[in-house]
Amino acid sequence: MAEPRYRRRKEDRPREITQAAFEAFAEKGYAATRVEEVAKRAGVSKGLMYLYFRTKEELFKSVIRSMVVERVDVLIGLVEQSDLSSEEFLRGPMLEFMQRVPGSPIAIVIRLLLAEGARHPDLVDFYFENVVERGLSAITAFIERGIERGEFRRTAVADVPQLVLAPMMLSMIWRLLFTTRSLDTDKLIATQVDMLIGYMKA
Amino acid sequence: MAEPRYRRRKEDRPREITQAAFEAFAEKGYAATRVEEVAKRAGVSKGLMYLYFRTKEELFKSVIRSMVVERVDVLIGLVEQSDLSSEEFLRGPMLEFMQRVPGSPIAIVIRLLLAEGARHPDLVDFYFENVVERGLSAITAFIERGIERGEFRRTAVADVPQLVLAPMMLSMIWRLLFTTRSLDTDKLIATQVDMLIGYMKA
DNA sequence: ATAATTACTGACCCAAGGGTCACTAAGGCG
DNA sequence: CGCCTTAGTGACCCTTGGGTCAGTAATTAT
Repeated sequence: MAEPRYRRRKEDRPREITQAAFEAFAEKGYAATRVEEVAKRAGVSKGLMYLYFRTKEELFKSVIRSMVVERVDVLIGLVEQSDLSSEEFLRGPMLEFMQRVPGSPIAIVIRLLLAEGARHPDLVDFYFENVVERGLSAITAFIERGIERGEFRRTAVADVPQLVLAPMMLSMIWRLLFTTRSLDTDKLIATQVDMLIGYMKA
Repeated sequence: MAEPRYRRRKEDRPREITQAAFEAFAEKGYAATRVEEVAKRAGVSKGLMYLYFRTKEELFKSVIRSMVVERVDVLIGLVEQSDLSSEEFLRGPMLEFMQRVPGSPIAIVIRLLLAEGARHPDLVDFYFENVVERGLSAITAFIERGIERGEFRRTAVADVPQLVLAPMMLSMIWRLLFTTRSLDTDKLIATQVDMLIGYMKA
């Protein structure tokens, strides 16, 4: 018996701490979250935090990075693999993807970035290059493919692919701010898709 | 000579302090802004701050409130006074309004609310009731008027007027986060207007 | 003038919380 | 089984910054 007071788990600690930090930051924001609070959530002493992360800021960066990695790859994969028509793709997988994002951790990352981003320009750059830029490229590629196939005509949407995502962004913000006030985000996004197809269709 | 060390200006102080606080919060965010820093900007001692605002939090609330008052009234006024056709109105005053917002202080208020809103639910409520709700009502009223006049057909846009504002929101977020990365926000918003008209036109 | 009032100052207080470090004990090795 | 390395602890240090308050001087009343 006599369980050991702790286990040495060098491998898992960073991920566990980062995960705990994400949850804490999500609830209280960066500034209002205490390092000790994160330690408690991770089942770890405060001192250990500083063994794996030099400062609270480093911990923050780790959180953002960890949340970013795969998400966009999903979208890119969807576009590349699909053998649907452009319209079917927009109304199917693309719509579903956009409807899922506002409730996902991505929304929280956006909030953290908005709140703290001004003082972490390198982080913002990282996020931009790995998420925004790649995501928008995927959408542009999709639209261009539609044009080449003769399914779409050439419109300004190809120049501002952000237009496709705008209602998704608004939904994210809405949910983050006005949790109590209802908004049919699915309908919002679906209507945009409807409009886009009507607008772009050859 | 012998200018007095200070003037007593009971009337102007609150506004001056609130303005200084807005600028400071805009630059550094709420948590990272020191009360003394705001005092310095307002040309006032730290002690005086607490004569006009009981806590830093009260100061924050005052900032949000002061930025909110008139803005929406502009939009409402535009809708009510205009004698243009619905399409002309969308392409004219409405478009111009939406293109101006992303560079205005409203954007900064949104960031502050996003960052700190979770811990100030009463503020979020205040903002929602005085800005969001009234703004959306104005847009809904505009669309309904268009339908009555026979200029628009009835579409889902009447149920989710947020759709009109979505690209404006995205532009705000983009500018706040990615100041260095360019985005033609005017084109983004104008294209949405174009799409909306095509979609709603009777 | 002088007194009374109060807007305003700035030195100070003190809790909070980021970061440190001397020590402890888990686990691997000969 | 004892020794060594190092993951892990938690009490402590010290700066930061929100908030206070005794005193000061600008203004108003008398």
